[in-house]
Amino acid sequence: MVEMVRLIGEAMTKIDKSTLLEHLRRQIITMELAPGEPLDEAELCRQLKISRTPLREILRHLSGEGYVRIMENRGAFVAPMDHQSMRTFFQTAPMIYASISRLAAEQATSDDIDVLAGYQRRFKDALEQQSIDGMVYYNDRFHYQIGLIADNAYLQPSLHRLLIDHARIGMTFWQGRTVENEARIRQACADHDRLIEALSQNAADDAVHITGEHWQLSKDHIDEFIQPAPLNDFTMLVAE
Amino acid sequence: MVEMVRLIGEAMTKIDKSTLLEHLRRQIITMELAPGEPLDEAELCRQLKISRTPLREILRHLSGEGYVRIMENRGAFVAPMDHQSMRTFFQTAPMIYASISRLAAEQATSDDIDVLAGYQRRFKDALEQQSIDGMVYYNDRFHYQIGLIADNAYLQPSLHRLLIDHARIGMTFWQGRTVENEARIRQACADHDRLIEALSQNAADDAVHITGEHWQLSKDHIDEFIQPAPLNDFTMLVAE
DNA sequence: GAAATACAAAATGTATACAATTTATCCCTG
DNA sequence: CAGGGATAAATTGTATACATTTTGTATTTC
Repeated sequence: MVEMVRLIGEAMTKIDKSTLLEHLRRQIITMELAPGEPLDEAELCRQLKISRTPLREILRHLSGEGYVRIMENRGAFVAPMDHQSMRTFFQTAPMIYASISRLAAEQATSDDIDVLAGYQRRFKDALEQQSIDGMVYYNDRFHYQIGLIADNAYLQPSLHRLLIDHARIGMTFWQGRTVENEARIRQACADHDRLIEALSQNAADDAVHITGEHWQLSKDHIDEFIQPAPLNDFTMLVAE
Repeated sequence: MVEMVRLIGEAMTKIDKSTLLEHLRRQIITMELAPGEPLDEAELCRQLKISRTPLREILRHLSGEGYVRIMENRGAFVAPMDHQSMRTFFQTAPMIYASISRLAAEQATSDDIDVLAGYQRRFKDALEQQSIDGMVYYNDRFHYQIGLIADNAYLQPSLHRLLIDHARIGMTFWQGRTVENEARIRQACADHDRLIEALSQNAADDAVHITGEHWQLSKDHIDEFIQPAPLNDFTMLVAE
């Protein structure tokens, strides 16, 4: 991240358009750019050192991918996160994740696995350095890559939109510094290794199963964080 | 369609951008613009009577929706239909269609049903007039509207991509002039009526079931058309 | 005559000026 | 001083000129 900010912030000649796209995607999923935040064309032009025409095309591209929302005559905003989308997120994610994992397991080649393992390595690096930003980003890339391996053009757009909001909803997953949370993060990391193993052996059922556990780990954390646990004195009244 | 072509082809003042988008979407799903066909910017500018800047934004918008593919420095093309996408289409469509129908049934309000019934009416008009173009278009709008009713931002992009290719793969469904095919089309139309009824009563299981039958009707036709039936003298050897 | 290179034409990408729309400010009215 | 409306500022949308890249063609070379 740091190196990219530097690249973009300082005097550099000709930054590729796909690099700028990736830069903005990363800022959005890590919430460096907050949900709903307006994206001023003039300001972004200065920051990215491009003129308005290509910037507007970039924003429209991101809009097509679900990172950004554009309103006619009112400009672009970071895709918002409302209550409705939270509800449908939990409804949809398990099904799509499971389908993608199954397809990925059926399709995976050793080259695919190499790329995936590369993201997992960078994820572990970020974990080591306690870089929350890096963990969020490479965790996203890891799961995005599984989508690419699945090679299903119809499911990918849904997966991509889920991953955008999963990164943002689950932001606190990586931030918590409690012992309990540390253990959860290590578990998530171990899940990735198990998933790589299952995919490399084309073990579809295993991959789906691991994905289910991985989802549950994430969901438990989010549930806990979003809906605080009921009061203790009340729960204790409930019979075991 | 005719009226829109006229609107766009002749001297008219200020056509709304969303109208142009819809015009191009319709041309693509009805294969008036063939899969893979290059979309020349200069020519489209003349036809739509806008300059290159807004045209390019329209093309990028359509790219985000999956109607168009854009290659850097090589321009825009109508989204191609390759063998790989056909395979994954049959893999994916039943699941997404069923999920969307269930959600739509759970969510549908009477206003939603009114809009849906409006598309079905126009679909029947097109059927009456034997307008293949109209049938393809309003059938697409009908199913698209069910997606809107389902109100799930994560599933919609997948549904939309499926509908683009379903319209194109199934183009022959509406064209065939055999008695057998006439019956199939009437069946599809009747399915729509049953689906409207189920949705209006929030009968989720019914909606899913009808959707399954509707899909099978379409699939049978496509199977028949794409993979010609095996030779008779061979199938007759197979034991019942 | 086939392949390769150089040049010309055409198409796409970008910057900028101008138009239309939205948003903010100020003043007026009650 | 609150509300409304007119004007000014800011922002987004569009057209066009120019830069860059690709593609086609013709000439050269073997």
